[in-house]
Amino acid sequence: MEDRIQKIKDQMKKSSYKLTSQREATVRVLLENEADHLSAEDVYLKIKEKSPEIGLATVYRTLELLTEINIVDKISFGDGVQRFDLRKEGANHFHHHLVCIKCGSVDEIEEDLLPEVERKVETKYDFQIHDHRLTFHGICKKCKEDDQQ
Amino acid sequence: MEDRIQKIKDQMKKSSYKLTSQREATVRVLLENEADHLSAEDVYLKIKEKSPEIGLATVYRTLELLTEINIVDKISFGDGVQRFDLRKEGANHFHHHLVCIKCGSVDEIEEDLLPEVERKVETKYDFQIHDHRLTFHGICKKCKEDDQQ
DNA sequence: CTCCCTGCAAAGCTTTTGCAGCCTA
DNA sequence: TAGGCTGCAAAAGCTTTGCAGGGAG
Repeated sequence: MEDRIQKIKDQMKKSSYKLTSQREATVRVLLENEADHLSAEDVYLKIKEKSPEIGLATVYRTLELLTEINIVDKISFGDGVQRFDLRKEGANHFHHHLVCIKCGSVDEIEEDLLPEVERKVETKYDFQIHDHRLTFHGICKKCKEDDQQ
Repeated sequence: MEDRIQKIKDQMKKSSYKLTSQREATVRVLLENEADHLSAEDVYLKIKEKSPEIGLATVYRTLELLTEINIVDKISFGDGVQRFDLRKEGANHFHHHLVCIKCGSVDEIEEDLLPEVERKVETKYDFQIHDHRLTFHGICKKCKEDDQQ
């Protein structure tokens, strides 16, 4: 935990951003809720529990900044809210998502399923891929089991 | 063109929605701009050229309705605006997108690149896939060529 | 001392909703 | 004539911006 924070701090410093307490608090909330896909407001509320004086605008600005230096990825699941996802340590691609259309849960697939597909796209469509967004919509394991009862 | 409109009309009728002139105008704009990825406002402005009395709210309601009966797919490329894409005739999946991070252009890949990946996800993660969203971010052919000069 | 950063409030956008009137079946 | 549909305007989010104050280097 602490070493991941340290790495992120280093990366921010390298990009010549200051390591303010508000920014560190934001990073901590993201780390503590890595499995979730928090919106800016979610992050704001969680930070507020410990640091009530923080402003929502600062959270937005920090998340934007973290996106810019590739520490988090922005994603939207179509509910009109941007969500922020920590990039996995050492990951060189944005992980995939499974969105359940029944219960709304969002799971992650960290394994990169796309290298072959990407090779194909790069040659066939002459497009140099930097990143991807892959989301499956369907019925999750739990809802499938509930249905069968 | 006319026969595709007819098919869409049939589908709306089948879902017991009325075929008002405003709805037909919306469908026509989508068909005439199939290569683009229009936002609700884009559609609204294009309809207004021919039918100035239409309201923006109606456009939103119509697009929502068309999404519901699977005539269009909603997608967001992260600029905070929902865009609407006609589902290709006979397509049983939502086509993929190539978003250029330099010029902002959005191209489509109609070929379904994911069947193998989906089979893997369904068995390995026990998730029943209904649909997908796949977008690649990178440098398009044109920008790549421009760079090399 | 300078410049970056922050909090607050206001503004900006996109999208949704309430409502009265209209049209059609 | 009942119900769905529409236009307008207002409301409701989410996100960004302006600004003055504050703090770190």
